[in-house]
This record gives sequence, C-alpha cells and structure tokens, in this order.
Amino acid sequence: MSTISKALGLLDLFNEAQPKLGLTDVQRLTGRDKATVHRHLVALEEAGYLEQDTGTRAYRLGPAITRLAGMRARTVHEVEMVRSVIAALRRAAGELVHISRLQGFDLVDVYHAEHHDHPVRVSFDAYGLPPLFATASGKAYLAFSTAGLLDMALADPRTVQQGAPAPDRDAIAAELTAIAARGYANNRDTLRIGVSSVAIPVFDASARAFATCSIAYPTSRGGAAREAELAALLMARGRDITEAMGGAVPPDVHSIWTPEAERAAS
Amino acid sequence: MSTISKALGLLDLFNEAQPKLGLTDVQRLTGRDKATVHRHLVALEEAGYLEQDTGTRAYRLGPAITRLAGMRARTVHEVEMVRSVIAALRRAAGELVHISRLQGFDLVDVYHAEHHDHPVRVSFDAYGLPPLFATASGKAYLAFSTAGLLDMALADPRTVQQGAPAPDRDAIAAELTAIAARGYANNRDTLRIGVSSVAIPVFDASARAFATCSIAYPTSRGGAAREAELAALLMARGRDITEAMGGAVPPDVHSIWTPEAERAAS
DNA sequence: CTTGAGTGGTTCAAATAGTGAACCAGTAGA
DNA sequence: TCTACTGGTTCACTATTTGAACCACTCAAG
Repeated sequence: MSTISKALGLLDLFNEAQPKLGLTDVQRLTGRDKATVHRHLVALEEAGYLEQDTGTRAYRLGPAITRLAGMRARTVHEVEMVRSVIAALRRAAGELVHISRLQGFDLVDVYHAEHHDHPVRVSFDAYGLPPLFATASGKAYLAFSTAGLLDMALADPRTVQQGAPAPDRDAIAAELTAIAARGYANNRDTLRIGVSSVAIPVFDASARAFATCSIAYPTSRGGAAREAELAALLMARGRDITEAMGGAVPPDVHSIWTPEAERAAS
Repeated sequence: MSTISKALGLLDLFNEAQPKLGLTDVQRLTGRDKATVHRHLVALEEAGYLEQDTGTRAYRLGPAITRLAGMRARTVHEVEMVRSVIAALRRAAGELVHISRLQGFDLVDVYHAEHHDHPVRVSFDAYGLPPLFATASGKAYLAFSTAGLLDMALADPRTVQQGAPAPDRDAIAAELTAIAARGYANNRDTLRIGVSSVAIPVFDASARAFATCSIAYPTSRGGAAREAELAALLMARGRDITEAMGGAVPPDVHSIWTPEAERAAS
C-alpha cells in the first residue's frame, strides 16, 4: 500500500459522527504507528486538506478540499462527474442507464449510457416527456420530494390533454409511499409496452431530490427477480452518484440503501 | 519534500485553463520522472481524487474531492471554515477582523477575531445594524452585487427613520463604482467617530457576493497609508476566504485582487 | 506499409524517503 | 507529587519510492 493511499485514507476517517480527530484518535482508528500518523497528518495539513484547531489541536477537514471541489464543479461537466459511476452500473446491469434532471415539471435526459452486448435494446426517445407519475424516474423523484409536488404534477395541463382516463391521485400517492419505503421506483410496460425500468432519486447538497438515475430494460428479459436485481445495483450506487454530484443522501434514505450496498460489495 | 505533498501537489495543476491533463502533461508541468508521476496519478485515482477518461486517458479531478467537500460543509461550521484564514489576517493586521453575512437587508456578524496586542481597540456592538451603504462591509457588498440592490437598500424604511438627511443616491452609486474598480470598500469615521474600516466581499459558488470580510481600526492609528496597507492584506486573502467557504471569485475581481496577493506574498 | 514521433504505461537495481520503538514535554485529575 | 493521558520528536533501520531504460500502442507523414 502506497504512502499516498495511506495518507489519503486518513481523510475518510472524518465524518458526521467524528468531525474532529486528535492524533491519538487517528492512531487508534488506523492501528498505524503514532509517528507515521503524525507525519501524514502534518503533510495533509500543510497541503490544506486538514487544518488543526489551535486550541484543542484536533484535526478537521481543511479548506483545500472545498477549494478543489469548487474547481471540479467548474471544470468537470455535470455529466462527466457521474460518467464513471454510470459506466460501472451499465456494465454490471447490461442495460441502458439514464441520468435525468428536473427542469420545470419535466425530467429531461442529461446522460444515458448504452450497453452493446445484447442484440435487443431499449431505444430511447429524447423528446418524449410523459408526466412525472407515469415514469419510474418521475415516481422516484416524487416519492422523495414534498407531497405537494404530486398535486402540482397532476394539475399540469398536459396530464389531462392526453385523452386518457384521469389519473387516480390516491392510488399514486399510495404507490409513492411504498417507493419511499423500499428505496426505488419501478415501471412495467405502463409507459411503453415491452419496456420496464427501475429508478432512484439523486439528491443535492440540501438532501433534496433534484435528479434521478434509472435503468431501462426490455420486459422480455425481466421478471420480478430481474427487477429486484437491477434495483439492488442501483441502490448500491445511489450514494456514490449523489455524492459525486456534490449532494447528500438524507439519513432515512441512507438507512434503506446502505444494506443493499453492503450486500452488493460482497 | 514528502511523497504525500508531491502527490497532492498534482491536484493543484488542474484548473479552469487545463481541466484535463495527460501523463505527459503532468510530467512536463512538474519536471518529475514519468514513472513517479504515473504512480502518483494512479494512487490519486484509486483513492478517487482523480479519474481517468476512458477514451483519451486524460486525468481530471475525481468524485472523492466533491464527496469530502460535502462532508466538510456538513461537519465543519461555517465560522471554522474561515477561522484560520481570519486568524492569520488578524495577526498580520493587528486589528479587529469581521466576517458578516447578508440576512434580509442586513449584514450580521458571523465571526470576529480580536487582537490583543494594542491597548486601544475597536469595540464591537453586535446589535447595531446600520443601513448597508453606511458601512464599509455594506458598501463592499453592494459594489459587487447587482445595481438594483442599492435602490432596495435605500427604500428600506429604517434608512429614513434615522432623522438624518436623506442619502444622496447618485453620490453613493458613484462611490460603489469606484469600490468595484479598486477591489475594496472603506469607511472613515462616518459611522462612528474614531472608527475606520476596510472591507471586501465574499462570493458564493455562483460567484455572487453573499458575505463580507472587514478590518476595523481606530482612525487614530491610520492615515491613507494604513488604509492602503490593510486593504492590501484583505485583498491578498480575499480569494482564500471565498474559496474556503466554497465560493468562486468572479474573473474581473480576481484580476484586481491577484496582483495584490502576489505583492503581499513577497 | 514502413517509419518516426508522439502517447500511456512498466520494470528493477539503487537510494532515498518512510517507518516505529523509545523518547520528551505539557496537562488534567487523583 | 504521582499517574495517565494528551501531542509531538528523534534516529537507526529497512522498505518504499525512485528513475533510466524499456515496451506497447496510435497516428500522421513519407
């Protein structure tokens, strides 16, 4: 293990539960020698990745991290921020993976990664904008937003223009509650025959949903087992996606997603 | 020089002008051996501080930076984010340094660091909230915000309640233009006899002013030379303060502040 | 289709930089 | 005054890092 990895690993020790760590704390947590830890801490501090409280001498995350994150936000396009995570997801799932973002009352496609192994693929129409509650992404978004949003989406003029039967508000609300409880939304042939999908929300820095990540797959390839499998993949990466974009997963969602992530890591 | 410092130094090579760097680019910029650079880049990539474009193989800043910055934003209090910078400023200036933040139409004190060397100090009244255009901080804020804000501040009922003569809008607007051009605002005895101050804005991630940093000093200690000296100190640290809080200095301001920063570094 | 000049990446002996047991110094209770 | 904690430092030892030379690949020119 390189010295660099060891030093950078120290930064991961800082979290909500332990925002400040003393030399001895870090030494205990890592099991490494005190002198080594100290040298690493000093090196990180000199570079600005840590800073030391002048009073307690405890270390905390430093300004260089914030500075670089700003640089990344400015220089790396939003799409590229999640591209590697999405690519990994697409490889694991073998299906089309989407990132969509809310604009007005529509979720528009920001990025989608195709997979080229299967001959049968879901083709994607970039200009079809169905109402929020009709797609897996939209439901994922609504389920993790404030309740009022569903009514606003239902009040959207395009919802009734379709000539279709009026949507059942209570039924949708009940489904959203179920989605919030299990951590992901799904869709089976409801929007387009032969196409199913699963979706999770992406949260911003204020832990509010602002985008979604979804996997679309031909229904022909998937039963309930396939859906559960893809949903597990999605939830295992949910935290990474949100954090790569500068967001924070709310605690309640975190507790739903984390067990899946651990299961997938095994 | 430690390996850690060398590796972390690589991250600073990425900026707006060169958001993506190849192995050879980094090697040229650092002058170090290619093998060394490569090992460092790989170590940083494995930790998530860099990521590699699968196509071009160029490196860019990675998701771990954004993740950690989120952690810092959540665990380190806003005040502590700038405490060390402010402490350095206070030591260099030997005067009272303030950080104020806009709340509604008032700049309220977030943090202030006193200096204990001088017997005569500016004492600070935390509950005095003069109109924006009457303080150095307020003027610094207004000068780097949209023009409409001045009129809103002038329309504030408390402005006229004072019983003082009505403020001259054109004179203030002209002063704000001058402030924007030279990079800092000042105040001499106008608010309180015997107290002068200089101030600069602090910008958020969207490069909009959202707070200010100011130095207050007894007028008895300061002529124009003292004011210029303190203003130079302030502007030299302006970028650090903004970036430590996750903000970005707008390009035009950057070009005003940077020469001062270089002068002060010598 | 070669050739050469670019890439990015790898190898392994040499040496430099990292390591850790033991040490010092300060502080807060008992 | 002890003791038991802190944070931090020293220096012989050794393991990790280093860098010249190397490979593999791509691309444009001859």
